[in-house]
This record gives sequence, C-alpha cells and structure tokens, in this order.
Amino acid sequence: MAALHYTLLFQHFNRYTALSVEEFEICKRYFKEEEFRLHDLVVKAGQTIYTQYFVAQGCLRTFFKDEQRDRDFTVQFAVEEWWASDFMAYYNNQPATLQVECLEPSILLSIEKKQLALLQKEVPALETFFLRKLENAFVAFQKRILSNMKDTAEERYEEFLRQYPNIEPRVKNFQIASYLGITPESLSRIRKARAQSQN
Amino acid sequence: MAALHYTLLFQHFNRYTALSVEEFEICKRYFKEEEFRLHDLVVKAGQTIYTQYFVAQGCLRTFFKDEQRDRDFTVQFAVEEWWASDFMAYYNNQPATLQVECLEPSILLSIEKKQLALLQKEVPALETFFLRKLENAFVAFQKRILSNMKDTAEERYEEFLRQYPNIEPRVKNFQIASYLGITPESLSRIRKARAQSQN
DNA sequence: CGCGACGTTGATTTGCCTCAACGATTGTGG
DNA sequence: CCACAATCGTTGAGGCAAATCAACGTCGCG
Repeated sequence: MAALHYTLLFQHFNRYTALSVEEFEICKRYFKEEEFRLHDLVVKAGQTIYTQYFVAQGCLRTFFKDEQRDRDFTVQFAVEEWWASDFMAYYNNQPATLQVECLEPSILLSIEKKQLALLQKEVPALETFFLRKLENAFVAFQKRILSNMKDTAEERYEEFLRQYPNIEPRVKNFQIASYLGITPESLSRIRKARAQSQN
Repeated sequence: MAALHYTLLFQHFNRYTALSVEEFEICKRYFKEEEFRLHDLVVKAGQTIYTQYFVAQGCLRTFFKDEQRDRDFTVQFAVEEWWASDFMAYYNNQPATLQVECLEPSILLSIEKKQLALLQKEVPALETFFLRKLENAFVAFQKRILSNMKDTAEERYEEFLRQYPNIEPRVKNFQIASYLGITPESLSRIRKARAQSQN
C-alpha cells in the first residue's frame, strides 16, 4: 500500500531529475505519509505552516475564505502528483491566510521546511527539482494573471480544463466557478452554451 | 557614475544576504551595465531570452501585446531595485511572449542565465538570494490573482499604490489601467470618486 | 422518506466597457 | 518661436456581460 504512494513520488521526482534508488531511500525517511478524510482541513487559516504536501492519492482545494461576505476563492486544485500548502505562509513563516481542504479522502506525503533543507543537503539533485517546481509555479501564476485579464470567462474555463484534465467530475461546479472568478450560475450558462455549439 | 549603479545592486543584495566587498567584486564582473533610451524595447516578443535585468535607474514596463485586438496588458512595472525580463521565456528557454519597454531613459545591470549559474557557484550566498527573490515573486503573483478575484477595481488601484509607492507620476494613466485590468476611462472615474470622498 | 446541498433557469440589476466628444499638454517642423 | 498635430486624460451617453435574486428540480445521505 504505502509503497505505491512513495513510488508515485519517485516517478514524480524523476520527471525533472534522475534519482538513484539509494537516493530515494533517503527521501523516504524525510517524508511522512498522512491520511485525510473527506472534508478534512489539511491547512487551517491562522496556523503557522511549515509543511508542504505531495498528493499521492485524492483531491485537494486551496482557497481563501472571505468570512465577512461569506464567499470563497479557489487558488488551486491538487490531484495526484500536485503539491499543496499555503505557500504564501510557508515561504514567509507567517500564519496561513489560505486553507486547504480535502475534496476526497486523500493520502498525502508531507515534509517540513527544515527537513526539506536537510534532505536537499543529502540529495542535492532535489535542490534543482524544487527550484524547477517553483519556477513552473511562478510561470503558471503569471499566465493565469494574464489570462484573467485578456480572456473571457469561457476561454478561462477551457484553459482550466487543459490545466486540470479529468478533474471535472471530482470537484463541485461552484468550486470551479470560484477558481474562474465567476458565479456558479455563470458557469452553468457557459457550459450550456458550449454543449449547444458542440453538435 | 557607474560605481553608483553597482552600489545600488550591492545594497539590494544585502537586503537578503550579507555579501563581503570581495564577493561583490566578483559579482561586478558578471553583470553588464546597459543604457536604454525612452521607448526602447529591452525585450522584444519573439526573441529568445537568456537575460534578466536589474533596474539601477529608470522605469520599465513588462506587458503582453494582443496584436489582433490592438490592446495590451501590463504584467508589472519595474523601477529602481526591481528586476525585469520575460521570466516565462527566461525560465523555459522559449521565445518571449512579453515585451519590456522603457518608460524613462534607464540604466540596467544585466546578467545572462548561464553567467548567473557560474556566479552562484563562486558566490553561493547568491543562490539563496535568487531563491528568495523567486519565492517573493511567486507570493506576489498569488496575492494579485486573489486580489483580482475578490477586490473591486478601486481596491486594486489602492493595492497598486501600495505595491508601487511614488511610481504614479512616472507612468501613464492608461498603463496603470492596463495593469489593473480596466479601461483608462474607468480609472479616471475611480480617481475622481476618490478625490471627492477624500475631503 | 425527507431534508439539505447543489445545479439550472429565468428576471432584473449593475459595474464596467464602448463609443464619442472635448480640453490640456507635449512635441515638432516650418 | 509659434502653429499645428498627436497623445493623453476626462466626461457623458448608451450598451452589454456577468452578478444578483429568486424559484425549482434533482440527487444523495441520514
């Protein structure tokens, strides 16, 4: 069971680097396998966050909750082979402003910031890996900023489908809407219009 | 003259690390001082970009130009102590999709990707520096995505004023509007409403 | 079975855009 | 140095895409 989850992490690392089996044995010692139930909060607002999570199985949503106006905004989803945390809080050692919730029962491989630093000392190839990961995330966010400015809601929806293939049945409609920055009603109408123009 | 510009870079590095004078002497050898005129394009769309630029003096704008619809979108501004490039292209070794233009005559300290790698080998403290820089940029972009979703145009304008203090007289109104994702007319009206509610 | 959560549809409202006109400022060539 | 054009910011009128508000059907769970 557990072995499978670590195998996914191994494969994931090797998309950007080339770890030996020995090196990965070291990695395993630094990661912790954690199980969460549906609706569990992996990260709660207000907590100070030192941990980031690799999704071995399941589906997460990172979001900002606007208490006053009773609405929330999805920053990102995470399925298998994605990473999640409140990276804003993680990098700046501040209390979380975002939350991470489980949209499915999930199995996560977690690592703390300090542990990661030690691991990277032992396995330098991982420094490169995490740098690439950060660069890619940066680029993805920049693209999203641009897309939010220049694309219509429908185009952004299509971009979402490309960014998260096959995720649609795993998340609620209103959660997708809150990712796109529109209302569930609008998304519903967009879907309808697309279905009609299809055939 | 030139010394002053490098002094600014030295100070800038030392906001996040602690370089010795000797280490900074090494840095100097890797950076190139470049002068640009008003309206010059530092980065043109289509070019492959290996360079990033530190603004020692002047003011730049990074933007995406939508040729078909004859409009553009500002990704970021850069004044003294900011860095500019098409980082999307820079990190992925792809042709630039963004452009960087000079809103003022500017003096930039440039460094190429490969040179930076060599420099970081010689001065390891800079690895940490550039990692922090990337983390901060990542966080800033995430904040902006959230802000674009939850804040009104007026709130985003106020956030812009905080993000870029004192930059307002240095850039055109319509360029600020294109950063906020609104039209110049809308920005004009927001300014008017703010002026009235002030006193 | 019955309730609550969710998605859809319709009617209405609204914030921002588009289009158009008009000063103010800047820069340029005669 | 002035005249004129171009650029930019502002203001008003009208339109549109998406939000809001409300009602209803459906699905899943206790």
